[in-house]
Amino acid sequence: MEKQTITIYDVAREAGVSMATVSRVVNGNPNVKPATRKKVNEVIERLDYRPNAVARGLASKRTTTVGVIIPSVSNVFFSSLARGIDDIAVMYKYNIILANSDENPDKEVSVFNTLLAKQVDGIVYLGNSIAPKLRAEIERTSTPVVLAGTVAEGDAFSTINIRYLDAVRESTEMLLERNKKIALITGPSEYEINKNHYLVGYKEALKKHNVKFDPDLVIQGDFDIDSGEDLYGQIKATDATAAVVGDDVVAVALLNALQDHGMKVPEDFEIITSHNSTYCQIVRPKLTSIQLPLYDLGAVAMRLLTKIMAKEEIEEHNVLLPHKIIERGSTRK
Amino acid sequence: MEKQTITIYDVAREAGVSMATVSRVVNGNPNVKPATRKKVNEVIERLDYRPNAVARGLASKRTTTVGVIIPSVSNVFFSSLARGIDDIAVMYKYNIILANSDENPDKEVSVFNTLLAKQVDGIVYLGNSIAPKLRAEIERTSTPVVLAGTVAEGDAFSTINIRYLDAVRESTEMLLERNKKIALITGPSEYEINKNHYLVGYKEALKKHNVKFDPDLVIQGDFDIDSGEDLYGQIKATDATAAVVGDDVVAVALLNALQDHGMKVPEDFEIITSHNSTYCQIVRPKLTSIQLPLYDLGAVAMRLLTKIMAKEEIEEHNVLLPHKIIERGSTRK
DNA sequence: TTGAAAGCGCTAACAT
DNA sequence: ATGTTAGCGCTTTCAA
Repeated sequence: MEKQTITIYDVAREAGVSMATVSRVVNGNPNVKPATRKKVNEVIERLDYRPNAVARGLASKRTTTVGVIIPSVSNVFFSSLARGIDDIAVMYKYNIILANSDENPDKEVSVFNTLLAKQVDGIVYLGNSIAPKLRAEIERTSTPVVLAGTVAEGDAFSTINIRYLDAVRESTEMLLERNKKIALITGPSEYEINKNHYLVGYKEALKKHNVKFDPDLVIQGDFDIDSGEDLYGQIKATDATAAVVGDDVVAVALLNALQDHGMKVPEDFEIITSHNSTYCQIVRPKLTSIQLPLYDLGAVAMRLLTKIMAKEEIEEHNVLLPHKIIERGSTRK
Repeated sequence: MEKQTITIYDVAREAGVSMATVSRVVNGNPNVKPATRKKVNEVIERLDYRPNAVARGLASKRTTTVGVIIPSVSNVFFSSLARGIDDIAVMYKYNIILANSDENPDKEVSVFNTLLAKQVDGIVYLGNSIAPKLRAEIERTSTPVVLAGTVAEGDAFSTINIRYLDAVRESTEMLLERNKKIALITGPSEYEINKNHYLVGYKEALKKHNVKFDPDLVIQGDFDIDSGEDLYGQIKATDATAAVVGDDVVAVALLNALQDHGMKVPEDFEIITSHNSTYCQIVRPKLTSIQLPLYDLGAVAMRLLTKIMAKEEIEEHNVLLPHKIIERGSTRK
């Protein structure tokens, strides 16, 4: 036989008060006589009463849950963000519904709508960029949405980011001190972050140092841990002696390929990568990297969302967090 | 002004039918005349009606949401499991509430209870072991719980695991072919997995090969990426020429320390690690590793949970998945 | 300080 | 095949 669920009504009856009073006690409403509060709490304890959050959500139109759309939880880059989000969420008594999108626009729209159906109080979106389809959905809803680590043109959204462009410019300049031919290795050029941040930051650095831009040095595509040989070949075809790389795994692939071919890093070739993941510290030499405050990106995004949900005044809807460049063994001093 | 929410009642009125009929259409109940169904669907489309999952949850006592308790999302080991869980969950129309526990027993109990308050239909627990406090809570509730990748004594739970003991025995035996003194490096001995699986598997292998067990070769503790020197020192104090390591990051730390001290891997020292994470492929030499089917562990756990939630007959509550040993450069052939 | 009562938006008998 | 109706367990006016 199913265990009978204890409701607020049971507590009210046992305590000899009304449901309203029990509700007040449970919700910490101060307008309850201490004696009454004590009595009610005793009954709650005795009956082991637990408020039903679903009923509460229906009645109050607040679920104290927020949705998180993430490319994939198993991607360390985004899961660090997710951890920051959850920690702040818990701090403000929210729970997180996690939905993987694989950066597939249709899936994104689909999970976005199921999150709305579940009546989440807000949504944090994580991803490299925001597809037009999802953009339209977001603009159509009144549920607050914050984008974290996502480059989105225009001012229509609340976003948390770092100045990727500056970070890349600084990295490139650092390499320009000792190198003339510097490769830029990023993901596909369709992404705004690659097109409007990495490439532009790279070009700005060259310009500042009066180095002519050479399109052959820009290597964009879908690379992974097995792309080492491919990249080595492309690098070899130019005479690049250094590279700024947009992804740690790709940087590691390149590093290993260079070393397999007898090249010394950083003596013969310097590398600066972008995400400062554990990978950077595991390989030899350790990789110099741009440091994104991933956890903070998530934490600040969630904090901003709590403010929007509470209808507080927001001073700045597009937050930019500071970044650093961590110098390690893959660059010369 | 707030946008007026469209309810099932609005649709019913506009379509000239009752709420019940709309509900049937929305839920795919076959007892609706095709013409009626069409009419209702048109109105749903026109009004852009979206069923409120919270109301539905309250009325039906099913939320189509499951809770996932995870040590930390940002830990690749567990986030791979989480990905497997979510994929199967989506397949069965469930959503996931993700809660980080940091393997802190009090936090675990706390999140467990908030998940119950949110009326999740089931819970998947991830963690190295299960603390008595949580164990008690789980036994007290009627909400189904499945443990994935968690070693728990007794038959009280539904669990998905691999045969750690066998995997460690096989690894040790592989090393015994070429080595007499093999170190075992794991986390703290309090954890059941270290005490009852790693250590036992290790001992079984020794026994089988008539090698006397030497307690000095068992190195247990809280190691991380910076423990390399410490481990090197301990290894050096014995004359071990090989090691079975319980964690990839620790294996990498050891590998780097050995090489920093001029030792050659695998010529002077062999290593087998345990989680076959990307780390294994990133370092040089690549690490030979036990391969746990992490994604599958999560997927199978969620599949089992769906069966329990649907009150289907379960043939086996303690599933053991197959493992492999992937041979790479840190072991000799 | 407390209580009564009307919903929140939906499902699920039960009738028809 | 469709409609009626009584909840699901709680919050939230409004009154007292």
